[in-house]
Amino acid sequence: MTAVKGETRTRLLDTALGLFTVHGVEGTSLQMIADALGVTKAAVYYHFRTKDEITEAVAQPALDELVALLDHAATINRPGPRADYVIDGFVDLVVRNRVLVAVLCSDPGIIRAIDRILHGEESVMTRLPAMLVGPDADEGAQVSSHVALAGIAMAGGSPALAAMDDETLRRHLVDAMRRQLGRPRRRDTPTP
Amino acid sequence: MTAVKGETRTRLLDTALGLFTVHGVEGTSLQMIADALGVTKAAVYYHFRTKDEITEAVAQPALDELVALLDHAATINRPGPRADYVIDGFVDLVVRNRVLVAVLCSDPGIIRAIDRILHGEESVMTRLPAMLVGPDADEGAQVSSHVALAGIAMAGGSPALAAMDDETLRRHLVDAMRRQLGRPRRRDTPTP
DNA sequence: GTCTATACAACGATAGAC
DNA sequence: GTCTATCGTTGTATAGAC
Repeated sequence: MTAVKGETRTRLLDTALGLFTVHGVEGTSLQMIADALGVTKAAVYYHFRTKDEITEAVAQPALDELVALLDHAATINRPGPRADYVIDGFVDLVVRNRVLVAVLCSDPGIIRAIDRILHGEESVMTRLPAMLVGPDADEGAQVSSHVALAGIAMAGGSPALAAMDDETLRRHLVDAMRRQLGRPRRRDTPTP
Repeated sequence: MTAVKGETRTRLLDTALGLFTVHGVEGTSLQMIADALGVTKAAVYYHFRTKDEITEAVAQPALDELVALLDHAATINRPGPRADYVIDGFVDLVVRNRVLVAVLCSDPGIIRAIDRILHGEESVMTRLPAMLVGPDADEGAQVSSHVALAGIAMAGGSPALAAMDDETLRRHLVDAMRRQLGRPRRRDTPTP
C-alpha cells in the first residue's frame, strides 16, 4: 500500500515548480515545500540531498530537450535548413515550457543549476548561437543571435504575453526570431 | 577627519555591486559586504535598513535614467522619430550599464526591487513597448517589441559579448533592435 | 552621527532514532 | 521513509560606546 516508486519524488517536484513560479527559487524555503506536502523538512532531504538538487531536477527535462535539439541540429550540414530547424525547435521548446522558462530566465539559482547540469561539456550558450549563424560569423551576426535567443526566451516567459495562446505565440515568436536573424518568412508550417 | 558625507554610503554601494556581479544578490550576504568594507554587519545596517534597500539603491540611478528616457519620449508626437529616440536611448543605457544590467536581468532580488522603485506608477514594462510600437499595436508588433527589449538587455549584459568594446556593441545592438522592429538602418549617428 | 556588541527567528543542512 | 534534534549562517533588530 506504499506509494508507487518515485511518486513522492514527482509530487515534490510538481510542488516545488509551483512554489518557484510564485515565490521564485530564493523565495521558496524547504519548509514551504515540506508544509505543502504535509511532511517535515528532513523528509524532503531524504529525496534530495540539497536545495540545488531540487532546482536542477526541476529544470532537467527542458534542458535535456535543448541538448537533444542541438545534437540533432549538428547533424544537419547546410546552414540554412539547420538554422530553420533550430529556430522552430527552440521556439517550440520555449512555448511548451513557458512557466518554467519564466522562472528559469530570472533566477540565478536556476542559472547556476543549468551550468551544473551541462557538466563541463561545451556550453549550450556557446553551441546555440553557433548553430544559428555559424561558429565564425561576423560580430554583427553574433550579436544578432544573442539578441534573438535571449529575446525569444524572455519574451516567451513574460507575464505580459502570458494571456496569448500557445499557437499564436509560437507563430509570432518564429516570425520575430527569423526577422532578427535575417531569414525570410516562412509560408509553410514544418512538420516536426 | 571624519569621512565626507555620503562617502561611506557610496563606497558601500560600489562594494555591493561588485559582489553582486560575482555572486549574485542572493549569494551576497551582509557579512560579505561588511567584511569587504572592514566593518561589522551592524554598521552596514546603519546606512541601509534592509538588504532590499541596498539592492534598490544599486539599481536606482539606471532606473531613473530609464524613466527620464520614457518621459522625454512621451513628448515626441510622431511615432517614427519617437521609436528612433527610444532605440538609441535604450541601447545607450544598456551599454553604459552593462555590468549592472547583467546582474539586473538575472536576479529576482533586483527584479523585485525594480518593481518597488517604480512605486505603483504605470509600469516601465508597459510603457516601454508602447513607446516603440504604439499602445494599440497588433499582436505581432507587441511580441516583436518584447523580443527586442528583452533581447537587447540580456545580450548587452551577456558574458559572451563582454569583450566587445562599448562603441562596437552599441552599433550592433542598435542595428539588431532596428531590424527586430522593422525600422530601416540608419546611416548617420545621432547626436544625443 | 558612526560604529561595536549582542541577540533572535528562520534558513539550509546533518546525524541518528523509529 | 519519516521523524526529532541540532548545527552554523543568514537577515533583522536593539542597546549602548565613542
